Amino acid sequence: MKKAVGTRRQDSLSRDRIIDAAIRILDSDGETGLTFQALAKTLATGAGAIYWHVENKNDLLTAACDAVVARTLDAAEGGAMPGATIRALAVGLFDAMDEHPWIGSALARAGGKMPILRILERLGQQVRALGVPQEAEWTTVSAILSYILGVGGQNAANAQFAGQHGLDRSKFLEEVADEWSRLDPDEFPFARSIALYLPQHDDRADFVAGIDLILRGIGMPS
Amino acid sequence: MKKAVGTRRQDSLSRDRIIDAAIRILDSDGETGLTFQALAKTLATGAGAIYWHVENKNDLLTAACDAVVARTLDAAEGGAMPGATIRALAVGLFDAMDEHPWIGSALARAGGKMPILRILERLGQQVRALGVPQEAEWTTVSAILSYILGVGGQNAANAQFAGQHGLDRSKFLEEVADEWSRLDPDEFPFARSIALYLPQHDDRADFVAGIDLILRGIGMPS
DNA sequence: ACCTGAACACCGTTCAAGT
DNA sequence: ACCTGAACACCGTTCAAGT
Repeated sequence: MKKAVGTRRQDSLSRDRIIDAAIRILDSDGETGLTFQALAKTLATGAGAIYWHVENKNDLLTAACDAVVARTLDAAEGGAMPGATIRALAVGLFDAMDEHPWIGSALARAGGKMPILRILERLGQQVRALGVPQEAEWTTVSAILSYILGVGGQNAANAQFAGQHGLDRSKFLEEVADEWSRLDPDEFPFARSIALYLPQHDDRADFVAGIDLILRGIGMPS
Repeated sequence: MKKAVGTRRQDSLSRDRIIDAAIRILDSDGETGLTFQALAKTLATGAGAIYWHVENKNDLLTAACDAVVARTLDAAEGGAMPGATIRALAVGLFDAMDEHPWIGSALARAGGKMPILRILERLGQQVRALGVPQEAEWTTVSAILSYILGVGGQNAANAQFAGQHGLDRSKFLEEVADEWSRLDPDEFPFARSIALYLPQHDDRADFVAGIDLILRGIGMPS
């Protein structure tokens, strides 16, 4: 039977199909679940075939991260004001990193590569629209970016740890709070006192509060 | 010959000796250089022996990171004002992460463990001394912490990438700037315009500027 | 040009056996 | 209690051979 023109073979490999499969594995099994064997099996191919389309594992991880980041940034609703748009971008990224914790560590390893660059660009355009003086642009943008990456990294570490020990988020926080509350009161007064607050705190709200703190620092009323 | 009382056998293994050796390897050969084989060779012992003193590789990495962080925090000169002390702590950590880039990624993987906790505590005490309202304490401290961790993570990624490609810092930045300046002007106007500034920028000054931004956000004049 | 899958190199971790 | 070092399991990457 003759194939219709333009019909792609369903089973042909491509960079995009590999990246899609990688994302699915990362989402369901976490970072440790993504191996070339598992990926090859999912794609019904040999492990070596993947290397025709992808440089190495880091390249794959960065590409998978970039795909999700690009989608996320596109979906972020821009508010009327630049400040609101920055907040929307940040919150969009937070939610994405919360849903796919592996993004946090992928971003940390991505250096100046695409996913980072994409975020930087979007933030930069808004900071510029905000009317920040030119000398302060880079400082402002990289501060917001670093903050977002820092939160994402911690989030990834927590998710990883919780996953390894079969704890859900709230059990995990209780665990940490419990540990902190047993610290030496003379050496760790702050951590001890904050421990009580930990289990009931709202990560997302705290994250936004941090963004607002930075925006206030550049003179944006919040 | 009888050993003097209190003299420890020079060649006996201990957690501290293992951690010291690990730090030396990490500093000279980077994260990829630290293997249990290499460590065992340095310590003139078997790979398995290390497991008597250390849980696993992640534990070792976290412990090594904590040792350096503890030293760094102790060495940070407290200024007269809490704001100056926060700045000093942050800069101390920046310099440590610059000197030992592996700390950045170790911190990212450390979850709520000791090195993070130690930083949190010191920052927390200063934020408290600053007179930040109680409800804002956690937000403030975790914003500063996340920012520091974000910067450290990026720094580690850059160092890793540069090391892999045999570039020093300035060559690396030129490389990135060159890449960015060739981006599509319609899609990446901000990154392109900032590329010119990149090679001549001062990481450390930018880092401090970010800290000041956050401090200004909580109402601290800088 | 693209795919196959066995083989290689390497590494974290375990464990039976020693002292 | 602490150490030895061989063995195991696993994984990223390569490559000769296929289509």
